[in-house]
Amino acid sequence: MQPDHRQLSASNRAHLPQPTQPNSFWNDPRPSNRNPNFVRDYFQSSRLHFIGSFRARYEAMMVAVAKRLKVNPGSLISAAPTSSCAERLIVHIDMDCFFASVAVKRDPSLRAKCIAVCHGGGEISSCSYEARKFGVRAGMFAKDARKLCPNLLSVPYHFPTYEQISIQIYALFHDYPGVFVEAVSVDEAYLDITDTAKDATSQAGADDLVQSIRSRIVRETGCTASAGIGPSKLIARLATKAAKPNGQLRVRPENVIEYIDTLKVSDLPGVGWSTSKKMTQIGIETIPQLRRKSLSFLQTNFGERQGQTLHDLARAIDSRPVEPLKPRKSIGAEASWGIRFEENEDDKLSNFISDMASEVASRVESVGASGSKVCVKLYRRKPNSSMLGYKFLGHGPCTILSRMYNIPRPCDWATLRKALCDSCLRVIKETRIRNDEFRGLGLQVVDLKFGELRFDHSGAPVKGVKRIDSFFNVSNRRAPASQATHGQLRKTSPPNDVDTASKAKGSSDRDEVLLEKEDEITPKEDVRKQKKNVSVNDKDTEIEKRHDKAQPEEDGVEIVADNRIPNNGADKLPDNHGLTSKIPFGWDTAVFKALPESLQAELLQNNRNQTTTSRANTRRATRDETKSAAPTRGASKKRASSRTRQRNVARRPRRRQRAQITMTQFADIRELRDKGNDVLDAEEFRCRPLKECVELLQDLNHGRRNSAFVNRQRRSGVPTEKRKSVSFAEANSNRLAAVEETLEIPSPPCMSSDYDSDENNRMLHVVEKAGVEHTQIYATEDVTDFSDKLYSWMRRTAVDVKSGHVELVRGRLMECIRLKQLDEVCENVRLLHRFAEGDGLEGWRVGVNALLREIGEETRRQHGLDLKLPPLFPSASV
DNA sequence: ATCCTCCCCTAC
DNA sequence: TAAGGTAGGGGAGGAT
Ligand SMILES: Nc1ccn([C@H]2C[C@H](O)[C@@H](COP(=O)(O)OP(=O)(O)OP(=O)(O)O)O2)c(=O)n1
Ligand SMILES: [Mg+2]
Ligand SMILES: [Mg+2]
Repeated sequence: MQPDHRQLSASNRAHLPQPTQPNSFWNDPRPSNRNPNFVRDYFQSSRLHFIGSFRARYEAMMVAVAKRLKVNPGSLISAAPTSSCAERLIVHIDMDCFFASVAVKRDPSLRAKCIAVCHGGGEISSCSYEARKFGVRAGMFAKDARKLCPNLLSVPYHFPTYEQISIQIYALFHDYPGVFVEAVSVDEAYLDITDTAKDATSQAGADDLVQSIRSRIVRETGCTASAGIGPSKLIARLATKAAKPNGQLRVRPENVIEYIDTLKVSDLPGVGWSTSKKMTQIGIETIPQLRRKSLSFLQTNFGERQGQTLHDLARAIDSRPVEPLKPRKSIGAEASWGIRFEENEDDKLSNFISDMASEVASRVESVGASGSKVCVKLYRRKPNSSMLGYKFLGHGPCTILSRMYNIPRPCDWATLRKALCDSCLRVIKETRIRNDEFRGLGLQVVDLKFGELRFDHSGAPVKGVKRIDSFFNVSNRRAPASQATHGQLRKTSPPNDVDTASKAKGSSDRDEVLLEKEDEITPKEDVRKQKKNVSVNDKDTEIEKRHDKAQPEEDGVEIVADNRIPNNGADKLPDNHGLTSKIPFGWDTAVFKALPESLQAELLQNNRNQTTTSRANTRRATRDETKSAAPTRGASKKRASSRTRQRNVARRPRRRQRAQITMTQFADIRELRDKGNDVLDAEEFRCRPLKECVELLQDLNHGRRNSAFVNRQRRSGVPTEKRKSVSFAEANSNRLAAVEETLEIPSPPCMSSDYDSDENNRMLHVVEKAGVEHTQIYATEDVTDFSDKLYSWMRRTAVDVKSGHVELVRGRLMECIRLKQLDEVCENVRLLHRFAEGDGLEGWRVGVNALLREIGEETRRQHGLDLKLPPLFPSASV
C-alpha cells in the first residue's frame, strides 16, 4: 500500500533543515525559498493540481491505449454521431463526494461520520453527506466548517487512490459497446447511450443500463456514483444533482420544462457566484423568471453569447454533443501558494522560475505540441497585505497581471524553457516587482499546434513521427484529410538547425527575452507574421477564494491603489473647497453630502459641463504611460536591435480605459464600507469617473447594484452583427459542417500504408517517458493493471462499435437512396470516412468496402446514377 | 469590421 | 499548520 501522503511529504523534505521549534511557521520548510524542490513538492500535494491536470493524464492514457490498439484515436474516440437523432439519451454520471468516499473505502470506520478531506485545517475539497447536513461545503476552511459541525473529522488526501478509481470507472465506461464517453473530470463523465439503449437487440433500457453501470462502479471501486439521464447534457447534469447521493434520475423529454422550472438560475451550469448575484439584482431567481426575459434583454445585460446561452438554457435547449477529448488550446502551470522570496534571494527566485518553465516545457513536449505565444501571469502582493510573513503561506490580497509574448515555432524543450524564463524575467523587470512582493507565477504556452517537431531527450529529432493532431482530426481538422496525414511530415524542417542556433545564440545573455533573438532563430516567413506586441495592463484584480456560488471568502482584503507606480498624489483630487448648494435631480442627497467637498465640487462641475469623460481617468492614463511604461522599457533593453526596440515602442498600446466594475469588485467595496473603512480610497473609486463613483455609492447605500453594473448600452442601441450570436444548436451544426466539409469524398484517406508501428512504438515510448514526469506522482502499480484492462476492454469495444457503425450507417444510406437524397448519401459516406480513418481493424475495412460497393450498386439500380464511391481501403481484400 | 490582448468568470 | 491548478468561453476596448 501507498504510504500516507504526509509521510511522503515528510520524507521529501527530510534533508531540509528541521525546525528548531516544532510547529513554528518561522521555520516552516515549505515555502519556495526554503525548499529547493518546491515546485515538485507543491504540485505533489496540491489537490487542485491533481484535479486540474486530470484531463491531460486522461488524454495521454487514451492516446497510449489507442496506440496499442493500432487505431487512430480520432476514430476510436469519435464524437457521438447522434446529433441528428431526434431524441438523444445522455447520461451524466458523477461519483458521490468522491474524495470523501475514497477515504471511507480506505478506512471503513469513517463510514456515516462527518468527514472532510483537507490538509489539516485547510480548505475542504470534499466532505461526506453527513457533514453537508451541517452546511459544510467544499471550499470552506476546516476551521470554519468545524463551527458548523463540531464533530467534523479532517482526513488527508490520497491522490493515488483517486487516480486508480478514476481509471477504473473510465475503463468501465469504455466497456459498453456503442456508448460514447466524454471525460469531464476525475469523477465525472457524460455518456451518450442513444444507440445502445434504443437498440432493439439490447434488452436493457436506459434506466437499466445506467443502473448496471452504477452497480458495477460500486462493486469494482467500493464507491457510489449518481447519474442523471435526459435528452441533453444540461438535463442529465441537472438530474444528477437531484439524484445524489447514490441515486439516479431520468427526466423524459416531455417533462423537461416542468423539471427545470423547479430550479433556480444558480443551478444552471455556467451561472456562478458573479452571474447569480447579477441575476438577483436584476430580479431573476428562478428559471421561469429567466425565461420571461427577452433575448435582447439578456444579451444587453450578460453579453451577446452568454445572453443567448441563458436564453437557450432557460428553454432546455442544448444540443451540445457528447464529444471526444479535444486538443488543448493551451498548456500551462501556475503556483501561487507558498511563494516567498526575500530581497536577497534573487538566485532562489531564478531557480523557481526556471523550475516552473521546465515544468511547462516538459508538459508541452510530452504531448508533442508547440505554441506560438507564451503568457506570463504574475501575482503581486498588495502593499497593505496582511500576509507578509510565513504564517499561512497563501498569496493574500494580490494584483494579477498577465502579458503575452511571441515565441518561435517550432521550439525544442530547451528553447521553450528559456523563452518562458526570459519572458517572466522581462515582466518582472518591467513592472519592477520586488522579490518580497512576488506571490505567484503562471506560465502558459498558447496557440498550440500538435505534431510539429518532437525531440527525444538527447536532443536528436525523432523522425517520422505522425502528427498527434491526427488523433483529433475528427473534430479539429481544418485542412483536408490528405494534407493532415501526408503533408505534415515532409514539411517538418530539420530540427537541429533550430536547436543549435538557439542554443548558441541564446545562452550568452540571460536577461534578453526571446523576442530579441527571434529574427535569428525563426524562419523568415514566420518572422514576417510575428508581432512584438507587448501591452501593459495594471488593472488590479482582487483574488478571492469563494465557495460554490457563495460569498467571497474574506482574506484580510483591503482594496488599495496599486503602488507599482509611485503615487505622488497625482490621483488625488484637487482640494478645492466648493459649493454644495445644488444637488442635481436623481442624486442621492445623503450620499452626496457624505462626499468630501472637493468631490462634490468636481461632481457639480462635471455635471454642469455634461462631461462624460473622466478627468481622473485621463490623468491616470497619462501617468501610467509615462511613469511606468516608458522608463522601464528603456532600462530593460540590453541587446535589442534599435529596429526591434522601435517597433516594440511603437506598438505598445495606449493605456486602456478603465473597465466596467465587476461584481467581485463591487462586493469588495461594500465589504470595505461595512467594515467602516474609507470607501473613497478604494482603487475602484480613485480611477473611475466621479459620476460613476457616485452611482456606485448610491448602489452601496441601497444595497443594490444597477447603474454602472449593467453593460453599457451599445452605441447604436442595436447589438452589432459582427460576431453573430450562435446558440448551442447552431454552433454544433456549424462545427459538424466544418468538419465534414474538410473531407473529400473522392480521395480516400491514406490508411495502413502510412502506419508504421515501429515509429509509433518509438513515439509512444517518448510520450510515456516524458509523460511519466507528470503522471508518475499519482501512479500505483494498479494503475498499470487498469490501463491494461482498459486496453483489452476497449479493444473488444472498438470492434463492436465499429461493426455497429457499419450497420448504423448502412441503414441511413439505404433510406437515403430510397428517398433519392443523394446529398445525404454523400454526407453519410463522409461519416464513414470519419469512422474509418486510421483504423487498423481488418474486418471493419472489409465491411466498409463492401458497404460502399453495395451503396454504389443500390444507387445505380434504383436511380441509374453512378456515385463514384471508391473503396475506402483499396488494399483490403474482399 | 476584425484581430489581438488582457481580463473576468466558471467548473472540477 | 490554510498545498489558492488548469483550461476554456467570452467580453471590452485598443490596434489594424
Ligand atoms: N472546490 C473543489 C471541488 C471539488 N474538488 C475535488 C474533490 C471532489 O471530491 C472532486 C469531485 O468534485 P465534485 O464536484 O464531483 O464533488 P464531490 O464528488 O466531492 O461531491 P458530489 O457528491 O456533490 O459530487 O473534486 C476539490 O478539490 N475542490
Ligand atoms: Mg462528485
Ligand atoms: Mg464531479
